[in-house]
Amino acid sequence: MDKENIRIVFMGTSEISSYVLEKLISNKFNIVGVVSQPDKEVGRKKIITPTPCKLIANKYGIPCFQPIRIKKEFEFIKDLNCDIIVTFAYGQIIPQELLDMPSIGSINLHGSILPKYRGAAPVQWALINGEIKTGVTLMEMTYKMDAGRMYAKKYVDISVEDNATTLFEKIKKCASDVILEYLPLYADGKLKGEEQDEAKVSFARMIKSEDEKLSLDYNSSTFVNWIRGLSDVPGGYLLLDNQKLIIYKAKISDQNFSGKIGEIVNADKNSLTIALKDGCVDILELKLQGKNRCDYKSFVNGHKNLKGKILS
RNA sequence: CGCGGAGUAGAGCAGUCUGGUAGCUCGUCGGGCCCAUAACCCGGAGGUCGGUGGUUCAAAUCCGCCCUCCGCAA
Repeated sequence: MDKENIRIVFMGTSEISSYVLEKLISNKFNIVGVVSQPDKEVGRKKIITPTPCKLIANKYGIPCFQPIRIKKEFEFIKDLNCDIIVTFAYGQIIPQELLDMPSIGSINLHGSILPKYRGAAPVQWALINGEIKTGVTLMEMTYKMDAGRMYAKKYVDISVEDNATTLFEKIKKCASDVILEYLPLYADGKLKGEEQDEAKVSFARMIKSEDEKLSLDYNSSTFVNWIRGLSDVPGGYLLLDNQKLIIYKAKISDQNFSGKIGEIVNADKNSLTIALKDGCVDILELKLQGKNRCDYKSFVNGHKNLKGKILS
């Protein structure tokens, strides 16, 4: 089947979904409709901000639907007479009746190599758990989250320099490669797929606001991995003199100062180092509540008497 | 008008309460020392103190309004 003749509905919300959406459009796939989360109030000023996917839909004149509850509000998709629904980071559970609507089927791009890391935050959890590779899985959508047959997988390497921002960049490029390559094959029924091994399933739950408070009980590598998984947004933090100190970038220290857990054991032009139970961590980029993000040298420069303070 | 913090040299900060010549550290530039250096020493450049109106002999500082950034709440 020529891809121009396949009627596709794309469901997505975030920036990474919008990247994939635009790739599909520029590669001549026939997107007949976009479904995205409702526009939300953003920031202190509560400015109503359109989702990135909506912006792409508008740019290309594709109708965009933003139901508050897709579970109850999806009849409009019938009128689109679509053949395939493609979802990527949409953000709502899609009812079975809607999944069954397209003539060919409904598929999802997921930011991990399934069956590992089913759920809302696979990219973050891969970093937090210190994985050295992850990837994208193209799969059948079922009502049970991320549990359907797997049609294609593509791996990406995770470097020690990666954080959530950079890994999302890799994942979105990988996801667009996967969908551009496999969508035509799927449409022609050439992908037989593979069941997920339920014994190997793991979950990547949503990151909660409590998770942003870094724990001093972590060992140094876990501590650094949490920072990688939380950066650049929302960022993990500790408290310094009861003020939020967001840490964007850190690494396991080469040096081994002795000190109490959470103590700033060095603060000079060479490093800003805190002690943990199994070693030390150098803080590289940070932001104090009310201030701007800066590197550790600038921070140390303007804040005297840091050494010996205890972070909590 | 949701609550709070902040805006001073390229960067991070002090000075504001108590008005009186613009300050610290880092960076940068020049010089010196050294086998050498991101180390050390000497010197220089760089700021209409977020904007605007007011009070005053005099405003970074006190008062009014506005803009921007950040944390919280949503």
